[in-house]
Amino acid sequence: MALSDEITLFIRELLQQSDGVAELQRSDLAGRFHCAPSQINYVISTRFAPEQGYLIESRRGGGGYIRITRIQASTRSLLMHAVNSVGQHIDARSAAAFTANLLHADALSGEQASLLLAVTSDNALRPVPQPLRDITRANLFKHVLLTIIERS
Amino acid sequence: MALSDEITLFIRELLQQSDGVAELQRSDLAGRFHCAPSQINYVISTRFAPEQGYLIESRRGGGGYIRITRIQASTRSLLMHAVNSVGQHIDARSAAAFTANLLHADALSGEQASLLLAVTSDNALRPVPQPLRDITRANLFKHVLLTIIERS
DNA sequence: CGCCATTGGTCAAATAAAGTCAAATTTCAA
DNA sequence: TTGAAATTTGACTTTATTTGACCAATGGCG
Repeated sequence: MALSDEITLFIRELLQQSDGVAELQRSDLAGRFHCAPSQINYVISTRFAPEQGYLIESRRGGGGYIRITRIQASTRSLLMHAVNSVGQHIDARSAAAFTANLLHADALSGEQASLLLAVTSDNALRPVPQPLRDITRANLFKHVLLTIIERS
Repeated sequence: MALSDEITLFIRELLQQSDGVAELQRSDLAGRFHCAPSQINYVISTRFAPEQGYLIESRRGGGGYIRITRIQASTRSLLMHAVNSVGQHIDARSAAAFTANLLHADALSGEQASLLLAVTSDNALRPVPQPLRDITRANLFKHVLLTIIERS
């Protein structure tokens, strides 16, 4: 097996153990596998690229690191699914439940969830009488999710 | 974790506990972390700079100190101001203008602005007839901004 | 008033990582 | 077998951190 593949396996293992985030030191890893440090960059750019569903962050200098985060490949589809599951109208309680589920599945950030909750609250939609209110709420819910999908 | 980061954490903690103001003695801190005193200056200038929303004051000589004050006034007050400027109703164009201004002033992130635009669009509020629509829009606009303020 | 001990400030050098890129090498499929 | 693609390596670049030597302000004391 090629060295690149071994390193890939190793990083996968780290990701498994740490629930989707692996933080490593490049020279450390290079030492462990007796290879050039840039080999690590090669592995990352060929196996853990963004288009493969990973987020890469790093810092140089003392205490530097490379952090690889697996981004829920299904985030997009979870959001899509939510959009499609909501019909013409939805009440506040159901919208909140949807939101909580998406947050729990990491398909929404804490802030995104908060904003979605705010927008679909009865408080925010107080001026609109029923049954128009639930129709508007469904509309807003979908619009927000679609905006998030669009930007992801 | 790098020493700079640990010191940063420590200062953050102080800021938390003292509600936004931390007063410290440079050599003291340096002693606590076994580092050169100038390390403290480094941390302050890279992590607590004015452009990051902090005010730094200091005094040399006997009883000298360095005081770090968090100033969240700008973003927060910009958003507050926007909330207070919007009346009972607002049309889509005005809401978009407000949003663009806040984005430009860095009081909103790109995503926050996108979501705000989506929520206040005529498209999202299509089910609601005028003049109720503009009233609802104002309500939503404020709710979203207040949610952002609350979380900041 | 003028010294001087006590602080904090500045800056540049040394050190510690990570990034880039292209040449050299290996692997693999036609 | 051979040529393209993948891998491996290393020289050079960029960025971040750490340290230390030297400078500047402040307050107390004689």
